Amino acid sequence: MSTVKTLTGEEHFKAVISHAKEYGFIFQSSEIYDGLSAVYDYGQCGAPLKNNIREYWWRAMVQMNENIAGIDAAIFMHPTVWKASGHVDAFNDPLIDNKDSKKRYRADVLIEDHIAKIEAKIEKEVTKAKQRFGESFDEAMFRSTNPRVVENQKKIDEINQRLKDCLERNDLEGVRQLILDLEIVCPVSGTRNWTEVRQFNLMFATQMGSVSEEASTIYLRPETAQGIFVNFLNVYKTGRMKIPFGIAQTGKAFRNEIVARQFIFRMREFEQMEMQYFVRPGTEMQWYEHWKQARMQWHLTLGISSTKYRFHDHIKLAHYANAACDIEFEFPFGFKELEGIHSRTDFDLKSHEQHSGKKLQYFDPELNESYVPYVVETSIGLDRMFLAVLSATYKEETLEDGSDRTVLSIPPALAPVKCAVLPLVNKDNLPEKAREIMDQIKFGFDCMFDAKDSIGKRYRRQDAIGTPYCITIDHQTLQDNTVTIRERDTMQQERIHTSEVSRIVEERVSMKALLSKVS
RNA sequence: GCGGAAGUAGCUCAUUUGGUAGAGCAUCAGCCUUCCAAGCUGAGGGUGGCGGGUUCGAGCCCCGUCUUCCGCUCCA
Repeated sequence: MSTVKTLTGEEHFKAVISHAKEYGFIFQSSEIYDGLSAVYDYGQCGAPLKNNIREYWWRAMVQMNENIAGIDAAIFMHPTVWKASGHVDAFNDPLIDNKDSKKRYRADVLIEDHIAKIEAKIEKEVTKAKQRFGESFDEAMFRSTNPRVVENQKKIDEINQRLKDCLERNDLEGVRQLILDLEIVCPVSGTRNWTEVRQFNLMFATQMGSVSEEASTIYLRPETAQGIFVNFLNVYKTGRMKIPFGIAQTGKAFRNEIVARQFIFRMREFEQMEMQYFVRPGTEMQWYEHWKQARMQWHLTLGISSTKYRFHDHIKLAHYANAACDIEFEFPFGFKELEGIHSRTDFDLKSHEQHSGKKLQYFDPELNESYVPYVVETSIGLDRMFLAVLSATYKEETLEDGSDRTVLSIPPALAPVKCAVLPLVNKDNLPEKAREIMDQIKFGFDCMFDAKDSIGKRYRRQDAIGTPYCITIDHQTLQDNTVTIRERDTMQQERIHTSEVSRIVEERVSMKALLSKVS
């Protein structure tokens, strides 16, 4: 039996990153020019693995669900989309640093925290008064007449007004002045040694229109979901959809992260796989539960240990959600969000109704009425899923004979190469025979031919990129047309007829088996 | 973005008062032939991250810049 080496999280992560480069999974973008921060390219093994993960998702969602339609919306969208979605506001946080503690804060949050302190003072007054007056206490009256409460409330209103004015006018200097005027100190250093307030544009802007004077600013989408919402009516009308139904898509999204790190976990350009499920209002919680379970099932079907996954329910909900959870995955650097499942209410469609003036409603024949559907969203990062697969399947083993091997136990259906074709020795007509077999089977799945170096070394090379099967052509093959087929994880071999290779490999690497378990 | 560490061949690393840049693995060609890495011979591959400065001379000292890694706020 082989034993798997135990690596610390950091060792494991480093090993995965260098393995990803060494075997052509992930390269840093523009590496010959010193790279581009937080942007990565997928190499000759990475691209097929990524495609396979995407295909597994697409087929599990679109092919396996009659009522889910797949689309492919453009990355460029009308600028108003991002006003409607809230990204224009939410993605323009004003930030400020304290020069002494080197801590960074959101400037508006600092001010809001200050307001919260004043509010706490008011509550204290009220509580005290309540105790003093007992039964006869008129809280509303107290709040409107007590001088200290009134004064504090006035302060709060003034601060709120100033903050609102500044944010609306995009007056960053005004925000800074407000922080100085309020004498807000850094909670860590206790000083008022603040930097300028700076704005980080989390959306990438570009120009539409080739003549610069006439060009207008548009954004690369920071999420794919809006491409689904703006097409809700199109798909509903042209696809003859009946609620509940879903719209799915995969695609690139772009965010200027303040801190972009941890390899491909957090990238500026990344790919999402999202499905928005439109349901009758009031039924959203049952569908939320349904998709929570269905999505977890999709993950577990891959065969990666279930202990690597867990749900994390959000306590604090975003403004558009009435329920939300993450599927977290245990990456080498700990449990982190891999997928989100959100009950988004009718926030998005309603907002688009308001901004576009179009009626984004569904006529429900059962109820004989129209309504804005509620939405349950499932959203998974493809690159994160890629990293999950890579880090969960990377293993360094010590074999019985004391030798080492590095193997990626990638689920066969996702593996970049399905089958290697190896002549045992590079002579005696074995390479020719091997080519002949390769030419027969290559139509069904990705194959790789390798005749260089010893057979053991070639097996290790295939293990390193996660090839589930190796077909070896030996002298016996020339006599009876049989070959050995070696399984990656067990390294066990069996002898099969060449005419069966295609069928057997196809059976074992096919996505069908996975799909039958998720639906 | 801020603070700390680092950057030499595809990978892992040497080269210590600053004096012409090396090894192993990997790659390629040939030989050998053997079902689980590490046989033999040969070859290619580096303007030392990049730019500037000090010096007769810089991989090494200084400055800038880029990238990566470790700590802080948002997200998929």
